[in-house]
Amino acid sequence: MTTTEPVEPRVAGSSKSALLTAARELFGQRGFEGTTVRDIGELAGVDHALIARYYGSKADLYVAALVAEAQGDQPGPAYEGLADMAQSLIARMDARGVGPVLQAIIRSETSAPIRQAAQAHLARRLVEPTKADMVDRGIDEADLRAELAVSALLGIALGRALGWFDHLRAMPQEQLVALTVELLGEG
Amino acid sequence: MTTTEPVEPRVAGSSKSALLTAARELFGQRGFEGTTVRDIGELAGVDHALIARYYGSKADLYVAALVAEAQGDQPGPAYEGLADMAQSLIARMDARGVGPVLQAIIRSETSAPIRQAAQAHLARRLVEPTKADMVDRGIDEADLRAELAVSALLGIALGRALGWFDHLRAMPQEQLVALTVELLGEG
DNA sequence: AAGTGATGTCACCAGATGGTGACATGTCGG
DNA sequence: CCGACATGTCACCATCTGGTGACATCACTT
Repeated sequence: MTTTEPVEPRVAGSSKSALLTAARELFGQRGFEGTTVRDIGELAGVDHALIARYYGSKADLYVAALVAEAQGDQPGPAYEGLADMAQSLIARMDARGVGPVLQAIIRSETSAPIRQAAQAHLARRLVEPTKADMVDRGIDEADLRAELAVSALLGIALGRALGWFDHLRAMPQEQLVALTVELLGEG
Repeated sequence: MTTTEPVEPRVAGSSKSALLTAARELFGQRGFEGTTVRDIGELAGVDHALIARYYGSKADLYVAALVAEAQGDQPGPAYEGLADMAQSLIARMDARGVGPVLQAIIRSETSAPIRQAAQAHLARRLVEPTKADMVDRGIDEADLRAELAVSALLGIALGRALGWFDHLRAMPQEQLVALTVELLGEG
């Protein structure tokens, strides 16, 4: 008797969404170039050829992952001050890693449209609220200072997620948030 | 008559150093995976096969580029406070781009030994002086705060070099340094 | 039950990539 | 001059990668 593989029932869209989930994870961990379509297919338990069928190309799948990531943010439309933003960002990266959005702005090989989409996302989600908050508090040159503060925050979050320094990586989340808020100005 | 290529005189070590120079530039701009040995060879005006001969492999050439970059810092053994550090770092990245060291810590695909070497370099060159400065000024938990401040500074520098935000990229160097020092605490 | 469209599997391709080795050519000491 | 070694050139290889298309198999409507 031949050992027959158990036949997976075919559910509409399940492979497509499995691919998207796997793509978000792998692109978020390894970036675009560092991830192969075969890796994604394997993690999703699906043949890599389906990526072309469902998403057109690897690049299109990355865009889809980017959009999915951005939409996941929608519920909480804005952060309440720097502390909240730092808390959310760090908690999220502790849980899910760097993510496709930050990978896109970190890597120079990312194609221009993808990088621009990611940059626009960051500008809207992080810089805008920060700037608005600064304007409210009557701070001068809020444009520049907001971008600077967000960049600094991203540096801290990236440094932790990528393990740049020992203490930074090992620090408990609450302490990191507290020190970050203290460093970047009390929100 | 056949058009003969002008024959390049063969100078000992010239190709080897040309490869290293090209490698520092390209690795620093595009990272390890984003750079091919053929790119390096072309920029150096040299056959890519010589990389294997002189450096063993592409990875070994990256290490050599890392070492060369680190040694280039030696002259000025340490920075005088945060302002000096920020000034030097930003000026350097404005002139030469991200560089192999930061590329190594940004990319997850970088092999462990390379990343560790780059991290050690940063710890010694940036974190240590910052920490010492903080200790001198009687600041508590200098370990954590120094790593945090350096990460924030790297975020700002990376954000500028990689063009994350419009104002950040366009800002004159002096103003950026001034605002950075103001944000991260006066050195 | 049959047929049709969606879904999945598989072999394959073309290009790029890092690396290797044979061979050619220049350089320098004797 | 000439032989030995350094340096350079070239063709080639194995592997990986994204992508394509033919074909098989399942689900669902009629």
